[in-house]
Amino acid sequence: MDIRTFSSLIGVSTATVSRAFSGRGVIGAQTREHVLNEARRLNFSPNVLARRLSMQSSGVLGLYYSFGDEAIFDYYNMELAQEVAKAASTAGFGLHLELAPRRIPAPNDPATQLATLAAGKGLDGIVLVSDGRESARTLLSEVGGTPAVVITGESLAGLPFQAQVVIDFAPGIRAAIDHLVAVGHRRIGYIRGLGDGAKAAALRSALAVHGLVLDEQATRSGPKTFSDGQRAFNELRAAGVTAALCATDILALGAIHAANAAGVSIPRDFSIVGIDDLAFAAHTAPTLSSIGVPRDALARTAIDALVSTLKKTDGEAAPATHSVSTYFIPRESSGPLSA
Amino acid sequence: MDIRTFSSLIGVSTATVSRAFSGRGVIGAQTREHVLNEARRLNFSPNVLARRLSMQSSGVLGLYYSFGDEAIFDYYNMELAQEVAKAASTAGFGLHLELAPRRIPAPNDPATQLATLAAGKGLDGIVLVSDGRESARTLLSEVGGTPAVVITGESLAGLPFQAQVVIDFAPGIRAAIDHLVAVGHRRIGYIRGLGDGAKAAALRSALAVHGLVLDEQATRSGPKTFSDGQRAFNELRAAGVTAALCATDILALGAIHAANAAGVSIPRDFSIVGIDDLAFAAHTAPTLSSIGVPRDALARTAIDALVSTLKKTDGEAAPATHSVSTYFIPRESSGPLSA
DNA sequence: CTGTTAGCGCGTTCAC
DNA sequence: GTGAACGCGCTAACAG
Repeated sequence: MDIRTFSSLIGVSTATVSRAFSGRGVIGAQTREHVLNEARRLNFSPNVLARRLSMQSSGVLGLYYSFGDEAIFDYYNMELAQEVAKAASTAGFGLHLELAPRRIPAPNDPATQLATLAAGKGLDGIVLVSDGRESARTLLSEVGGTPAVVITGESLAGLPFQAQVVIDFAPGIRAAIDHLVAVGHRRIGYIRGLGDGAKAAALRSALAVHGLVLDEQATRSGPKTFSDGQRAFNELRAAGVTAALCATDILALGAIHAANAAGVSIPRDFSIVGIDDLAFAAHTAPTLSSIGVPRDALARTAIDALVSTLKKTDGEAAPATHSVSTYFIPRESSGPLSA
Repeated sequence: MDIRTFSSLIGVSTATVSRAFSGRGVIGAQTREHVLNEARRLNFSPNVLARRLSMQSSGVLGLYYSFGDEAIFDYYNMELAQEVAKAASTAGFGLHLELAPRRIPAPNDPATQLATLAAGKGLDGIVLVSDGRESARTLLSEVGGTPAVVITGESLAGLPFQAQVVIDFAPGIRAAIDHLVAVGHRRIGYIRGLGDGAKAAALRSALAVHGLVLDEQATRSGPKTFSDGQRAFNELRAAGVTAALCATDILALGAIHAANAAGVSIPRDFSIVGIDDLAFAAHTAPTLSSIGVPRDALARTAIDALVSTLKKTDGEAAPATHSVSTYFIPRESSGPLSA
């Protein structure tokens, strides 16, 4: 049943039916009610595809990750995706999630799904979660003119996005280090993640406040899996470190696991602090001290920025920069060394 | 730039351009190359929205969860969603994920996003993850005529879907119980989840094999969060049980946490087995014995079933039932009681 | 193998 | 406040 047959069936014009469903334009309240009721009765619903073509808008936002070729979609990104979906839904948009590994852009051949969709106006806007300037640049170039906002750990100023939401790790890391130092740690290590330049920098400054430095010996690359965290922990431990900040909770959980396996008691013999405050962090054994970011606010900020861009009549406004702060959540995995 | 101006610009017809991009129809190899090259040069890409309207197909599959009013999107469903997205992508489809809590179907007013999309042909097909017959029935009624396959723990035969993929928990649970009994457990408890009828039934039969029963005292309702698992563990422990199967790994992690807090050593004093084999299961302390399901195969089966339905020319075939089996993965959290 | 043409179903100016 | 007609950009028959 299309709008034409339906409208003639109930004796009004297609325009009236359209107005009744869209809420746009002017229409008598009773007319509207009538149309809607008849629609239910005759089981008519407007064709989404036709509406989209006519409106030149898909009502769908895309969520993408810039993480290289492999689909690194870990717990953190899943939890973030959830919040983004919520925010998009609240704003009246659907969400297209690209979870599958991006195909290697075969020379000359079917570009990535993202590129096809973006270039073909299949997406109204894009939220891009970046793990570094270069990968972000690449992905942004793929999306061409589609409005994009990027969620990032470090300012990406200069890249072609409509807005960026920068996660400010400094406050959380600062608080974590203050805490570790306060309970007596002096040799504090770091397990690195992917695209964590801002985290490392924040760590250095936080340490500097206490006259401490982060040397090479105290730094190990995760970079991402549980197992990476395990290995890195053992290396750090061997290096004489007594506490470690981990770039992600995943790495931290791996580190805790390695500690347990090695008979190292956390936090009596070693303190561990993660970053992300994933849902499971409060339920590991011991529970994981972590640096959290308000993912709901982060997602809302990104979506709001994107949607407001969409509303502006092509107003080539300068890219906006928003910032969300992090905070330290002390749990059992960090504390004083046992004397 | 639309296909018409582009085609005249390069001196071919719109049909030729369409053929070059879609791969459908017949077209000379060199013509095709030429068109594609010119498209790159002139920066033309076909409009996705117009293509969809014309094809009467969105190229998008929907993934939905039947979990009541609340958005219960836990780690299990996230990991599953990832596999479904991969499978969909492989099959050439995009995925529309509904992560946000479903709005209460306001009487008479904008139905759920799902209903609107489905009724308006905005989705080619739907994968529905069910947690029970009633909720599945409700959701299926919302999607009307859109082809649907459901992923479920128990057969939903009789409901209006194109195919169902039933997760068979029996083999995994059977193996887990055999294992627990073999190492000496006799009082085995169960921490229930949501919509876990099939799991409970499988547990009963597995116990029956050994002449054991699952009594009320040994059964506690989670039903879902880490904290639920903690509470339930303490109750079971008080009831004199020495081992427990948990309906999900989340519950199991909560139980382990409670055990650690209570100074109960796992598995020396108590054995715990989860279900789902989430990514973190191998990294808890102690590592979590669990019953796993091959999520990749599960997702592939569901998508394949859905896609093959779509291809059939409306062939009202009888709903197919597929089944994927589970298996037991013993880890540290289960073993003999210390003498 | 390529061009022509008629839809796909809805939004939205305009007149009334 | 409501109806008629054109346009959104592409695909698929059909003709050549």
